[in-house]
Amino acid sequence: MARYIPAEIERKWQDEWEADATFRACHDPARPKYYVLEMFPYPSGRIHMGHVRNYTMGDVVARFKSSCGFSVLHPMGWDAFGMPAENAAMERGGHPKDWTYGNIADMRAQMKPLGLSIDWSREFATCDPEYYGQQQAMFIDFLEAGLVYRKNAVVNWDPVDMTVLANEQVIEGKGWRSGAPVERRELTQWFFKISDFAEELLDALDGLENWPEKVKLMQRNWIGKSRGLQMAFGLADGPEGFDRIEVYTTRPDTLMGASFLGISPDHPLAKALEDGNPEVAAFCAECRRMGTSEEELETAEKKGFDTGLRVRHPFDPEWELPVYIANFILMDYGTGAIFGCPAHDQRDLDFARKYGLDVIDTFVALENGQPVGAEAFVPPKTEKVRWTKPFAWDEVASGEEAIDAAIRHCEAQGIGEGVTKFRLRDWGLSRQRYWGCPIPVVHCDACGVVPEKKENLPIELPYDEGGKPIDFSIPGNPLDRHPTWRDCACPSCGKPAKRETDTMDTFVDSSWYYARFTAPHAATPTDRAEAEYWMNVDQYIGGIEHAILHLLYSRFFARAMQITGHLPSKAIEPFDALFTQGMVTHEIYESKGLRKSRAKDGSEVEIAFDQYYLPEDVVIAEFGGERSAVLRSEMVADGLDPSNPQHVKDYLDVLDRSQIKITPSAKMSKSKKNVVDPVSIIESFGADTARWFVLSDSPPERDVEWTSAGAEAAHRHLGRVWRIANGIAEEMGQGGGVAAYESEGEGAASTGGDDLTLRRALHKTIHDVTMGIESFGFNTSVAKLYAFTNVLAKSTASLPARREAAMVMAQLMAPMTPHLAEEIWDMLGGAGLIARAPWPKADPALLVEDTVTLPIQINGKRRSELRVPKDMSAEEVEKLVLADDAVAKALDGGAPKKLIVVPGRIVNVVV
RNA sequence: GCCCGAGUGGCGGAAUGGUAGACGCAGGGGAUUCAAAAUCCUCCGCCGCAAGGCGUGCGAGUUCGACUCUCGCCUCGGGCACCA
Repeated sequence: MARYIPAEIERKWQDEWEADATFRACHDPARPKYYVLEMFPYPSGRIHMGHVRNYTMGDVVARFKSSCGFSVLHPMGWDAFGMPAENAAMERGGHPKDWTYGNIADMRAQMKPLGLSIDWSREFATCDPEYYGQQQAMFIDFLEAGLVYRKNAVVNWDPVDMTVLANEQVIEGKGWRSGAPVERRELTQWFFKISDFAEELLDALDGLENWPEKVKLMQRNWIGKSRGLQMAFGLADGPEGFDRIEVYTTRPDTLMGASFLGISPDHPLAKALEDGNPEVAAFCAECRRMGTSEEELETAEKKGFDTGLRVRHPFDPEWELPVYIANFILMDYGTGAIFGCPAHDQRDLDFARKYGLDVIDTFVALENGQPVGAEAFVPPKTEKVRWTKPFAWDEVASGEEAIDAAIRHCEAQGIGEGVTKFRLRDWGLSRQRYWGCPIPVVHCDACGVVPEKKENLPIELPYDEGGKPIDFSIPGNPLDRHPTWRDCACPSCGKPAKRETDTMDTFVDSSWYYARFTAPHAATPTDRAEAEYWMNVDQYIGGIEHAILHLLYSRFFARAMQITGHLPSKAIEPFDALFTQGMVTHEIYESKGLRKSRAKDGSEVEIAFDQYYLPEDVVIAEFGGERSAVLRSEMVADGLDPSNPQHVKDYLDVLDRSQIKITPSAKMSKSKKNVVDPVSIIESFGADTARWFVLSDSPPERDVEWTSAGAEAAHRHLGRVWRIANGIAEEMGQGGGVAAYESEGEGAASTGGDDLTLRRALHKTIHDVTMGIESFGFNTSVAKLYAFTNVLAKSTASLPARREAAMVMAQLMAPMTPHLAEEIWDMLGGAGLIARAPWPKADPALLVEDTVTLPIQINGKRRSELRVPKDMSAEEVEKLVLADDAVAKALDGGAPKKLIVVPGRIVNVVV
């Protein structure tokens, strides 16, 4: 008996698609286009289930839209610059370029068997000089358009390795390799002027109707538009040149509750005080011994240093406030100085309690308003409160009203100015690293900073150094110590000059790749006609972790590219629709143990360790509802067969079952070894099973848990579908083969009885599956296909009706399990490739039911039901309801208090 | 710490404010088989013999009716500007 053999089927159809160039994107003005893009991968060398899920979702959309008549662009590339390549070179030797391209080749080879409808002719990697050369050209255009500038910014500095560290390389305030406490250090760096676009980037979010609300909200908060008051506090006894401190506040209404002034350790005044005061210097140095991440600053213990300086309150010259240097105040937000109002800000309150400062209430709750105790009183700004110290508004007013009045009052008094500020900072793109796109400028003693000539692009990364491979074991940036690469002629005056040795943040690479895919080998960054046809990305799919930075930077880049003529204005928002998919998770197998190690004094010690095991290395068995895991290798060593459930049970009976702990699912990660290799899944079950599984069960936006039972079930189901189709094909063979059915045409299935029942179910399925795909409800589409398979398997309809049903079902499955779908289409005599067949349409006449089951609720609980014609009037329904046994019993002779009839839906009797 | 999500049977989940638990997994029972695998049929939220009662993280509220809307909590996850 023939059976479903994915390995044969999948290879065969992938070859057919290749020969047919089915997925080659065609610039066809006669057809509407559809651009599907998944966030491109970092070439780590191995694909993981998260990739499979991401690309399968995109593939479903791409294949579906193609069937619907669109000219589809579905490309793939590699986000290939970044730290891991350099880290690998440091740890294992070799060159980042070789490592990266090797990984790309490996990953492409792992990805191809998935049968994705990708136009591989457009593939590129961001580390291709062809790509980053165009990026350099754009950088020069941006520079000329005033979108790039240089300024000082702080970095994490490892004083031992003498190198800049990424935030993730700072662990508990120490460098990951050297273990030395990290310092903040200022460097001159390149910045994109994204803050100029803050307002525009914020406003344009409203137009992104097909983006998730949560992503838009995160971006809104990130951009952080605020209206506040900028004002100055007069400084009585400041050092030379400091007679006032500029403060920005979003709560000018709480000015009367001010009890201290705080300035950033990086504030010019703090720096001036450092010079003459070792204590100040020590405190500031301590503050600088922290990483640069906001998270670290915010979670660190709040500390302040009383400078001894006093400022005068603007409303009362007699009222003096102390000036503190505080470690939680950021220099790059606002003016780097704040006034603290402890009563209405928790952080300020904690600070005030710690340093014994006043807590002055400026307002209390309307109802039983109490003075502030351990918790700051911070009601929503829209809530009315009772003011104890209003200075320009009524005693009862909301925070919002008070803020507006306070700003007007201060402006009128000449105390300050109402200003709008954004939290969004300019995008620092300089990286002091090798494996990135070189910034194409030259530093000339005579001419200053000069952009490289475009004809000299790309400025390629040097592969060797003085004829020898670059040594990555030395910390720091190899470009910085590479004389022949670094030394060059000034593009302007021709005198000896030095190249910029900073490379670009990898976010730059990923901020325009979507545009490059429209013309991947053009001699300019984009090709106008191609961009005009293909942009925008109609559906972008990726992880929620990119909700802010990558997506915001891409939106900025689209604007900058439009200004510099590289994108049409319609592409100002490059992604029409966004979908953020969840992760793939797996449970964790972990055992605690002891390991021998060497202590500092050289003696041998035993330390506890966590050992993790790969899912493929353990066998799971269940005892009375409790699941236990055992190592495969241990069973084999004891002469037992891990595939025999009885052996596993027997083995576990004599074993301490707590040896391997099964801990709940988490994102698949190498360190926890809770990973399932897509390659081995494809080898044992086939790509269609992997694809079907990642689409089923969980809604796409949520995490999906990989379970071997789930994968087996998916595989079983596909085998069942194959068998049903094969059975129909065999029946057809007995009845004269495909030709006999072709000639009979569509009328072959009869229009009544079992055939009609099957067709009704089929058309309902067409409708539901289509809706599911269109709304990213792939899991419900899968469920509807399961249900229809059950119907078809049990159907006693005529052979032509069942053939039609199986073929349409194959079409509905084609976006998800394309190989199996082609195979079924072929065995049932479908014409051409299913990938090129038009999407089936549901016949509305077959979707309507003439009678419905109306549930009857009594007091909101379902108690009975009624079978009535779909369009029966409410009055008639009421009569039937009152005659119902359950209703009569509940009414007990009385009349209902209320009777709600929702026609065609439900009835509720209130008694 | 700040910002954003998510919580439904033993498990993954379904459900335009209208029958909570579709579909799948696991589990029980049966058929087929010398036997097993595979396959097919069937049962399956919890408590209860039953009648019935209870059930969508917890606590309130709106509504004839709430998984769905509002408010307050709890737990878990994502982001926090040099991981990509």
